[in-house]
Amino acid sequence: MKNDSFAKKAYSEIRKKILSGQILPNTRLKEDAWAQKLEIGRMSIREALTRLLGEGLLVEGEKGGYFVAGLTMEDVEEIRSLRQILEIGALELSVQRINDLELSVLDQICDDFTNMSQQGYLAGACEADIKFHETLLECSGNSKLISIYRMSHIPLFHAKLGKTAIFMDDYKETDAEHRMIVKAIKNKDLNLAKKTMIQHFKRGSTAVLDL
Amino acid sequence: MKNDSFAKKAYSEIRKKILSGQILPNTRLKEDAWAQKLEIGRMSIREALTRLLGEGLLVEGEKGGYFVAGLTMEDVEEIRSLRQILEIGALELSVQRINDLELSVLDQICDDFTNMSQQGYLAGACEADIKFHETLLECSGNSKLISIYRMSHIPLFHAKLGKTAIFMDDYKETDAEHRMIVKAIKNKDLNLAKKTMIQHFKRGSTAVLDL
DNA sequence: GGTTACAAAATTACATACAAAACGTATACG
DNA sequence: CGTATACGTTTTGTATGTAATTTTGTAACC
Repeated sequence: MKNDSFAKKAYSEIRKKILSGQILPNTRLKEDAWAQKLEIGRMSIREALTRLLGEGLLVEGEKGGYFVAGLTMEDVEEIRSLRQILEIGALELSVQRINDLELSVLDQICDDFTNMSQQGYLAGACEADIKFHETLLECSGNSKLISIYRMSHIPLFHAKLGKTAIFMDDYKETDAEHRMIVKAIKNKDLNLAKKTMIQHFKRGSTAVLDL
Repeated sequence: MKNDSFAKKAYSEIRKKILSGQILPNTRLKEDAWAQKLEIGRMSIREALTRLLGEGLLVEGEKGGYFVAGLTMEDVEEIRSLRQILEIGALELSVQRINDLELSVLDQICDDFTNMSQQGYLAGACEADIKFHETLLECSGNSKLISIYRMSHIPLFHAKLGKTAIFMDDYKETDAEHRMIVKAIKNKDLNLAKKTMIQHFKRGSTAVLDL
């Protein structure tokens, strides 16, 4: 962690800040400013930014310069649709190979979600929600699927959703659906799992429309 | 296209060469060598390489340096599985919104495939195959889905498959399946389209195993 | 013959320097 | 008053230099 190159440190630092919403979408990232901020040379910053450009977390301005990628309404809807495809796909793989350990992890996340949302820890519950879906992806055993999921700006999507109060309006249904999905996987009831997941996304969809 | 920066030109040049298989997987890309080759400074090359690193087309060596990402057998199987998820998902979206123009494009690609494979143009037929699947993705109308598809090393996957003679062993079945899928979409018969697509992938799977 | 030690070459990581382009602003002019 | 333009500032794009690291070649040694 310490013997990383400057460029890598800058890369992970800036990346973290973007994904955690500390740098807002469409913000311009100036090489020199960050160089001074992180006390390293401009070229290392440039390298970090170029790499993030490749990842799609940044975009280039018309006349040069790097900007944090933002999500339009269209993007949000497309990502929702994509998430559904990926997560349903993951379900199909998961029911065939999931083990008890993984199931208990999912159960634990459901419990965490319940506890935090009941106690009003909104951000915490949101994190648990994200973790639930990511864990489900991991249970598919397909590492490409996971990395695709991560590269789909889905983190940005969550960051955007997480900021909406709507998210918690129906946390009880969210909770119930999560548990229903886990139960269906336990019983190898693929159809029920898929049906519940689709319903889960459908609700999310209407919530997004209210943004 | 002409007034792009040197770094961008290097980026697209190297990218093209990797995707078209002109640079083999696991090859080390040396800054200086490329700088001389393209007659531009090392920093521009470095920028291009860093961006490709972000895209996942390159990976870093343990002790620095950039290498063309290779595909292990495991990768190939994971990508196949991922492709199936993405393309089945695309089918669901496509049947609902596809128009006559798009259908005729698909028909044309099927014809191209038939002609080229009958005349022994192996590489051409392979290209048509790739185009068929990409076009199908595009018909989903979800641009994120398409970019995900492109970012999944699926081009590398094709490059690897394209090199195998096996690919053409059963081109008649491939052709028939393509046409069946288009027909099913035309009739809004989602189930048939999915079933055929799954079968299509299943065949591909056994072919890969023989590599 | 094979292994180790060590020097030489190659390569990368980073900083600096400078040119070019974009941006902002004040001033001249209609 | 508005617009154009000239000029200084900011920011990016590219090249080059240098130190540190890695790789390679080679010769001595067991």
